[in-house]
Amino acid sequence: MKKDKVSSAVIRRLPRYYRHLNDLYLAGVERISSNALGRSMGLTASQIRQDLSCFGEFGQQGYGYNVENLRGEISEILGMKRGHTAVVVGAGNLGRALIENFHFDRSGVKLIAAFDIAPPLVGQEFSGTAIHHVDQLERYLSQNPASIGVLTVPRGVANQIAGRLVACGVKGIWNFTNIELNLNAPGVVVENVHFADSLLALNYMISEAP
Amino acid sequence: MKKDKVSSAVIRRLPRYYRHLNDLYLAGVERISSNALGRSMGLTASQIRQDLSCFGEFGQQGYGYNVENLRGEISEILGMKRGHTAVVVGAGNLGRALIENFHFDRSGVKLIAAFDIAPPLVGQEFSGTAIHHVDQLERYLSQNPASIGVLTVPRGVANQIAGRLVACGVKGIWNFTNIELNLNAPGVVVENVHFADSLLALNYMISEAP
DNA sequence: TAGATTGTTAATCGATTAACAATC
DNA sequence: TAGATTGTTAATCGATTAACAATC
Repeated sequence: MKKDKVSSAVIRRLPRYYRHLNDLYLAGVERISSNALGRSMGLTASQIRQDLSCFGEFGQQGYGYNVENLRGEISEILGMKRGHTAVVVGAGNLGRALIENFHFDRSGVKLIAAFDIAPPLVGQEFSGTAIHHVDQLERYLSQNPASIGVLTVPRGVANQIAGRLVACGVKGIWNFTNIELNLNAPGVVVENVHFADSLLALNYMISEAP
Repeated sequence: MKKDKVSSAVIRRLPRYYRHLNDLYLAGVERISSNALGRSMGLTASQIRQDLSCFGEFGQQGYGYNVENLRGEISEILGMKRGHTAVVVGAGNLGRALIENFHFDRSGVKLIAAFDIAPPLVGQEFSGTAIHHVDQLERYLSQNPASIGVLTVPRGVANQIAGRLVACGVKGIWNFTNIELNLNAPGVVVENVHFADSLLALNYMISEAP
């Protein structure tokens, strides 16, 4: 039975389901039971069925799940087919790494442009993505709306740029700056990628034993 | 009362505590109550006291916590003072972005070297970190042990390099490749930074409303 | 049909919140 | 001393696991 409010624990597992189902699909697997999927992902079959039941009924008794079909359903749930678009602001090393190496399209997102202030970068193209001057942000986005702003700027200007992105109508900010954004824009979602937090957690885990 | 096994929910909050306490310290704040800290972090005072009680007693009735002292205690807990060292394997855009822009030292980790196979990179130095040829990995690490291997290589060689790092005695792998590593090395911890999973979660959140 | 496996309801487990005696 | 705030115990809430009737 579909749920209204899905817990964040479930949401965080959805991309993993998608990834595993995609791998299975690419490996030519046609169907899989919650039991087998759970074994390969390190989850209980119960949890998988419980998770999926938040969104609908995708399986068949006695058969399991059709891999291609379930992958499709989850990609729908994740909004991969909604034509979301993104702009990268800050084309330094990290921004550039994302532009050149990260496959936005594999997450159903189209990277439409990037912005920076550094003169040597502006006007260039990285892997087919043009770098505009940040001054052009508002003008560009008014013509080419983006749903996601990827924030890879220095921390000093992070909040300012985030505010401008929100004013331009982005629905989500993918925040790679190591600060907690102060947005107060209801309805705009911030997804943080806090490298330092991640490294510190790893630090903790390898330090536990004496 | 100290706890033996600390839940991962608590561990994931520790870096945030550290970050906030550091900000408070830099802002000159001397003491803070669980109530005030909770308000500023969006947590309940109860949760903060419960979390901290896993590790010891750091406060004082009627007073609260000394900011500098608590920051120090948490940095101890997180293993920031254990002299952990790291090597980066893969000095492409992402690896380079980490080498040049990420402050390992602020997490108590010393970046001692980087490795790549590309001839133009090998021999160079990025922000004081020398790039060696991957062939030198074993030799270098036998002389200069590292506790953490930062994995920023193409996914095709990820498992192979991870295996070599483990064989060289690293205790943790900070995995930026978008695959689930297959290590089977008990005691070695993998911390994943899955960009795609993060973006998909954001995708979901901005797609919810129609 | 018999076996397998679903979706869902109930039971359990763990994490968060509330309450409060202890005490600075 | 009176007020504030801790650490901890108890209560609540939510998430995971187990069980099972339904059914392909």
